[in-house]
Formats: sequence, C-alpha cells, structure tokens
Amino acid sequence: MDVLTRKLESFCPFDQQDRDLLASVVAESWEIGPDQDIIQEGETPEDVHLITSGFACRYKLLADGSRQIFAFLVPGDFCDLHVFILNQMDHSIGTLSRCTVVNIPRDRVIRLTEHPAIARALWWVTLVDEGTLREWLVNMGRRQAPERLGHFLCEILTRLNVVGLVTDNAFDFPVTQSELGDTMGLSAVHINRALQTLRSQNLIAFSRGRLTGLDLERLLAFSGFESNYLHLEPYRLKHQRPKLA
Amino acid sequence: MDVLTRKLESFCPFDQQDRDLLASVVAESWEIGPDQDIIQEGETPEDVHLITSGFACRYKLLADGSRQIFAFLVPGDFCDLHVFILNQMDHSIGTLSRCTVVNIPRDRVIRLTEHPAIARALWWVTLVDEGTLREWLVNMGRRQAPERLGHFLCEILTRLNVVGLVTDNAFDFPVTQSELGDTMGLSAVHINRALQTLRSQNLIAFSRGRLTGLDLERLLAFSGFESNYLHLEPYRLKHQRPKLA
DNA sequence: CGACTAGTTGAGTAAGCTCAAAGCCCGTGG
DNA sequence: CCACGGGCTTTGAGCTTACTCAACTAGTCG
Repeated sequence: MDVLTRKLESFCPFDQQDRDLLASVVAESWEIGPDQDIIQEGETPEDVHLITSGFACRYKLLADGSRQIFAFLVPGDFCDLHVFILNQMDHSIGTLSRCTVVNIPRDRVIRLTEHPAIARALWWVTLVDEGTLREWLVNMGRRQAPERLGHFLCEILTRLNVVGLVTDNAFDFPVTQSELGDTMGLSAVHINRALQTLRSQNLIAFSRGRLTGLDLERLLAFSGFESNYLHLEPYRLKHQRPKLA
Repeated sequence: MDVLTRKLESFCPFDQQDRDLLASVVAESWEIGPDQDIIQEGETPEDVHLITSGFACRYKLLADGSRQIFAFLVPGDFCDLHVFILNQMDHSIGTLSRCTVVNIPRDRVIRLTEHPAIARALWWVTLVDEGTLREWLVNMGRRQAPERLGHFLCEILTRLNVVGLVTDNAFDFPVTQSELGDTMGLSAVHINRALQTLRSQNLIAFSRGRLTGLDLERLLAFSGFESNYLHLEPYRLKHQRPKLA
C-alpha cells in the first residue's frame, strides 16, 4: 500500500473505492536531489505537493542568515494543502535528502474532498500538523538539549512507523547534525553533545544516516514523549505495533 | 461591529446576510474570571468557544510542573474550532484576565459553514493560527530574549489592532511577567530584564497592565517582525491603519 | 496599616554558543 | 590499491545568555 493511504488510514479506514482513488493520485511522481527547494516563501503553488520518499522540511531564513526548521516532512506528508485559502507561502519547503514528490493538481484535490471519508482525513492531517507545531513549541521552550532531541526522535520514529518505514526500531535518517541544530534551535556542536548524551545512556545509536532506538521505553520516558498530540486513532494503535503509541 | 465579524472581515468582506448571521452567533455570552480553565486537556468540548473580551491562552503543563503557553487568544479568536475532527483536546485553554466567552453549539457552526464566504473565513483563521505557531517557533529558536519579546508584542499589537482594541499604539494588556515567561520560554526574571531593554531603547512603555508602542517603526525593525504570516489581506490593510501591516 | 502580589535587583551558576583544530568517512582519480 | 580532498563529526577552551535563589521595593486591597 502507498504511504499516503497508510498514513490517512491511521486516522480512519477507507472503503475500496476511496483507496483506489487515493492510489491513483500518487501515480505520477518526480525526483529532486538533496538541499533543493520544493517551494519558496512568497510563491503561490499551482499544485499540491506530496512527499512519497525521502525527508524534507519547512523552514524560514532570517535576516542574519540563520535558518529555523519547524517541520519535518516524511513520506505521506503534504507540503501545501493550505494553498486553496492562503494566496502566498509564508515559508519555504526544502529537501534534506533526495526525495520523491507527487504533484496533485488543485482540481484533483477538490475532487478528493468530495469523498467524505477522505475529506475528513485531509482535515485531520491539517489539525495534526498544527498539534505537532504546538508540541514543538513546548519542546523548544521547556526542554533542554538532550531531552529535546530525544523527543524529536521519538516523534520521527512514531511517524515513520505509521508509514511502515521502521524495522526493529531502526530507520534511515540521512540528516546532518547541522540540520538537526536548525530544527532544535541549537548549534550543531551542541547537537553533537546532546547526541553523545543519548548514546552514552544507550538510548539510541546513530551513524551513517541510520538511527536505531535501543530502548524505546526508556527513550520515551527520558524525553517526556506522549504521542497523544499525533492523534493516532485507536484503529491504528490496535492493529500496528502499539509499543510506539 | 462585533469582534468576530471584524476579525473575519480582515480576510474578506461579507454581504449583509453573512454579517447578520455572524452577529447572531455572538448574542449569548458568559463571563469567566482570570486564571481559570475554559477547556482542559483530554476533554471533548460540546460547543465551540469564542473569546469576545479579555485574554486567554493555549498551554500545556509538563511533568516537572512548568507551563508552556503557545498561543495567545484575543477577542475574536476561537478556542476549539477543530473539535469536529479531533476527539480530544491535546492541550488546555485558560484565561489570563477576566474573559467574555461565547459558546456556539456544533450544529450552529455547521450551519455557518454552509455559507461559502464564512466557511472560507473559518478555514482562513485555522491556517493563520498554524502560520502563527510556525512564526513562534522561529521566534523561540532563533531570537534572543529582547527581540523575542519585542516580536511577540508586535504580533499582539497587530492582532488587537485588527479587532479595534488599539488606540494611539496603546492597549490594555493585563498579563504578568511570569505569564510572559511561560509564553516566551524564559524565566520571569529574564522577562523583566528584556522588558527593561525594550524600555531603555524607548521602544515600549508597559505598566499597570497597559502597553504602549513608543516607536513602532523601530520596534518592528528591532524585533525582525514581518506581518506576512498573519495573512492580513490587502482589503484590510488598505482600509485600516496600514502602518501596522 | 498590614498583607499580598507583582516587579526589580544582585550574585553566583549552568546551559549553550563560537571559534578553531583535529579526526573520520567516503568518493574520486591517479 | 592508495593518495587526496571535502564534508561531516568530534573535541577543547573561553565566552555569553539565561537561570536560580534570595532579598528588597512598589503598588493594591481590605
């Protein structure tokens, strides 16, 4: 099953007609290399973009040249579902690794929303994105470096698990420490030290672009991670690896 | 005109029928004192709540007892428009000052959304809330205390101006430094020092619950504030105090 | 006037930053 | 197969920002 359907079904199950429709949407895709912009601040994209492989991020550049990343986009995530209302992007979206992207024309999305189950699921992803931003704000405001980084990794692990990209608590994560720094509001050097803290406690292993959770139970507790903000519904939690819930 | 209509019309103008409908919604309201919860994490509210006077905030409490505030709710703001999709609140909403609140039953909101202009406007407020969270994340991650606080004050000034609560760059702001600390991810003591920095540069005056912007031009520049994330449409900007845009 | 809350100040501490120098990994070309 | 180069990671040292704790001051309300 494709990543989009997998993700949306973590909210509610679809009937076969809806599944076929969703599958048809992700038919045509294109590739983009690492460190490229998919959309830039100020643009008004024609199509809605969907990531089907690789990692991308939402970010803004500041006047002093620093960058803040405030969302990670993983396979199954939409870039710009809000384009129907807001006329301009207020942030940019760039790739972190090589990515596969699907362009969905506006009218195609509108046709999708005529199916009530799909419309609700799209509404749901928007609200979960918002809940995730709130949790990130808590993370930035109230947790120090090692816990903050741990919390972020718990989230990524949970989200990748939903789309089937986690095996034995490990996943490909081709992201530099500098990019993690831009994400967590920390310097790259300090990310390095926070990673060492997590490693020394045997919570994670991370090298050569692959991350392994060594003791999820303790990692979740250490980071104060509660997955409720991701609003994974009981449906999914009961049927798929509840240990990450 | 009521604050809700004022706010929604900063996105697009309505016809008289829509205005009457909106005005009828805010007919009945109730009062709640300061430091009270309007909704708590885990609840499933029956009605949608709208603030029509006073200040409230979205927040989460952490295990160590600390609090992170990640949204300020000002008159015209909805508390829980997302309740139709997400079954549980993933955060709480509490008052900062005495507030006036309107309860709008679910089916009333559904009837509102049958009017296309209003439905689009409600969609818009949701997306602006999300854009605001993104900007807050940038603020937390990349700006230090005085600029961070200044940026936040610029935003509040802009948003209160939209609903007509700013006169001569001044507005009532009955918020403690401790609450500002919980908002900015800083200690109350450090908020005090950041305020002194802003005051010493003659950017603001703030005492007895009233805040005055002394030199908006310089305050915006100092804080790196760009209002684009609030997505105020040209309609409003041309007709109301463009200096804050 | 007294008590309470919020704001202010000072001093010492801790978290995180910058800069700079190694070290490691991996791809490329001889 | 090895040498080289480039990007990323790691380490150390000194500095800055922000924190905590504690004392003190200024309003406010009974």
